[in-house]
Order: sequence, then structure tokens, then C-alpha cells
Amino acid sequence: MRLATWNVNSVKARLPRLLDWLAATRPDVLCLQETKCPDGAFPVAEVGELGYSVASHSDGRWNGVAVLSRIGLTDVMVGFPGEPGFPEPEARAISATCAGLRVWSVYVPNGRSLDSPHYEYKLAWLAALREALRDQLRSGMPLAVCGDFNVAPTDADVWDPTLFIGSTHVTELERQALADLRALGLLDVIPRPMKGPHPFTYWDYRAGMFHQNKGMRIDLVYASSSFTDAVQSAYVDREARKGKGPSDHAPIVVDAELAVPVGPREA
DNA sequence: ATGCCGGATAATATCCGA
Repeated sequence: MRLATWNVNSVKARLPRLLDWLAATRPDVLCLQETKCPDGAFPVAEVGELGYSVASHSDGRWNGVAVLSRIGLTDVMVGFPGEPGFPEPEARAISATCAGLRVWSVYVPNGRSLDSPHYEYKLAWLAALREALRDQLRSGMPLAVCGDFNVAPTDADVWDPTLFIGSTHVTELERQALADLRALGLLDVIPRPMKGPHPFTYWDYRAGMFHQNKGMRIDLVYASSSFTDAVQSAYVDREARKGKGPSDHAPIVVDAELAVPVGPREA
């Protein structure tokens, strides 16, 4: 099974690149974040032509998550029980079962700044996610939680840790929230970088950050051991960050020897 | 060369992102 996750920074703006990438990479399942897609406006027909079914959760202007699958898509859950909001829950989580794998696509709140109510919201959201995932793990089904976590797990996951002192994404509390997810039994599937030592997944559009490889690893795949035991390889597709009109995030692609049941799979 | 911000909308300015 090929599983991928990508913060596309608007599915509308990224549609030509998304379709090209799907056709070339052929993931069985793709998690999307920041679709920024009004309700009902997801390009279902376009990805359907490539064999993908869609489960999407929309907010309108901001946020937005989706799961695309060509190996089955059942038991879709929009959001999760106890999900905090600001003040109402936003479109930040969707999950579905794809050929025996429970897949979550998450877009964790940014946090903005340490003195912002959004930072408290981010921590509360991650804590509530942990409780929801604790329940998911009880089912025993292999689980992969994919998405933009907006937290760099270690100092090695940002290009210059000294520049982040006093900023979100690197604080002890945010990193502890990730550690609390791992304490449930989830493992960080660290992808191989295509270039250089750092598997960064995000580079700011500004000031040539990508070209200087000044990036961050904030997109993550946290998975149960029943999934990670089957993982053969994982990589960051930095090619997708190049050229005209890219997202500021690159996709992560994970290949696992997880049996795909015969049935709904299409050619 | 990968090549120096871009997406959204209540739009010709402002919010958001990390």
C-alpha cells in the first residue's frame, strides 16, 4: 500500500499539480490538508477520473481536510468527539477506513504566538486528539495519523533552532503533546529526504527559503506498530515543491507491505 | 538551476500562514 499526505495550500489553486502528482505517484490513499475549499466545491469529479473516492471536510475559507482513496473508503468520520473549536470546531480532522487501515488526515491549529489564545487552542486540540486516538487504537485496526501537525518534533527538524526561540512549533508543551501521542503507541514514520540530511516538509515561500533548504519537518505520519512493521520506505517528495505554483509543503509518501484486500480496488 | 510569497475573500486591502 502506498500512503501519502500533503498540505496543498488550496486544492483549487493546486488542482493541476495535484492531478499530475496523483497520476505520477499513484498513492493508494492520500491525506490532504488546507484544502481551503468551500463546502461542496471539492473537485471530486477530477480526482474521480483518476480512480479516487473522496471524503472531505470543509470550512470555507480556511483549513479543510480530505482523504482520497482508490482502495476503498468507508466509515468516514468528520472531526472527532470532544474536538475543541475556536469557538466552534473547524475543519481540521477527517478519518476513514481504507482496505483495513484506519487513516486520519489532520490539520493541527497553528498557534500563532505563545501569548495567543490560538496557542492554548492548539494544545487543547492536540490533547483532545490524543483521547480520540486512544479510542481508535482500542479497535486494534492498523492506524495512520497523517497531516500537518504544526510542531517540529526536535531541534533537528528546523533549519535554525536559535531563530525559533520564543516561537510556536518548537516549545516544550507542543513537543510534549506529540510525545503524548507517541505514548499511546504511535510511532513517527520519519521519511527519507531526497536531498541533504533533513527530511523537511515545509519551506516558507518567502526569501528563497526552499532554495536555501531552510525548512521544517512539521508534516508527520504517526502510526501504530501494526502499520509501521509493514513500512518498507518513506520519503519527502521535494520535487513537488519545485517549479511554478507549488504548495509551500511537500508530500510525504510511505510504502508499506500492508495487504490490500481484493475487492473494491480498481485498476 | 529549485531561484527569492501566495492563498483566501467581505477584494483594489486585509487576514492568514510557521
